[in-house]
Amino acid sequence: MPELPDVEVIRKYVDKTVLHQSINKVEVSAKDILDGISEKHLQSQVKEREFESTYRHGKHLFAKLSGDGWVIFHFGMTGYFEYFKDKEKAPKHTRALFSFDNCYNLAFVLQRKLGKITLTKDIDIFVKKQNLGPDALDKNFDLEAFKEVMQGMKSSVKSALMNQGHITGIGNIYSDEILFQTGIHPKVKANQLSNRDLDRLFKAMKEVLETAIDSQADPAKMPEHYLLRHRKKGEKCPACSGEIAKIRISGRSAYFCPNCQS
DNA sequence: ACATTGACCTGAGAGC
DNA sequence: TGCTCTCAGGTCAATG
Repeated sequence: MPELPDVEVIRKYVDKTVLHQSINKVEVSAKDILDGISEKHLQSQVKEREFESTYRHGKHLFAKLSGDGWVIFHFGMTGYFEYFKDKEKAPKHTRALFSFDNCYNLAFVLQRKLGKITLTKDIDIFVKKQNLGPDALDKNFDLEAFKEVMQGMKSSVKSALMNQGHITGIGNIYSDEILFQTGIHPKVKANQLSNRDLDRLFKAMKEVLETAIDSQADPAKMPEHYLLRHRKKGEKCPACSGEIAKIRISGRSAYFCPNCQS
């Protein structure tokens, strides 16, 4: 789930549920999801504070605490939030639970424990420390910057799009979608793309991510011509009705249409 | 320095 | 039904 569009949808969910409510406590049931902080420290930082606002950089979600600092959430491959009242009804795989004075709770749910919670005083410092590139939807990340990044990479274009150190936010699903919409084969080397390809790739990157957000990151709500709705081996390509193929690139499954993407 | 692989977790779904 | 095997939207350390 949690690539850039999914995290943006989660961010909006947080905005309309838990902002400006006093945090009663946080309980962490899987300590290994805490990244470099102790449960005690997290507790002391959030107790009797509020989440004031949110910010997203790539796949990371930042929740600003009243007073000072940010709580950072990373959702791994399976993470999401659920806001609910009855504590007995906490979702399975709840790894951390924030309780608020209004008797509601926010569950940080991870089936696989690949997500993280940590703290930072400053987003820029965190982004730098993690070696994260610019957010894929950042207005300042323009065509020129995009071309420079892609021309400097010898890996496949799919791996290049997923490399968080150069562009942050795109994962396995959306890299496939962006390449499908551009008609580029995922194994083509990034630094061998033509100028025209790069123009189209950049445009598709922004469009696909924005469209996905507008669709609440729900494939069923996305345009019919999106690969996401047919991302399965043997399914029919929405453009040419040929068969969707599956190959392995850098250890990940890549779905594409051999006919449309050459 | 860069790119690719394996390990990390847990469960769902496929195949027998 | 039950067992085993493979795979899953991410990242990091180790390897080439």
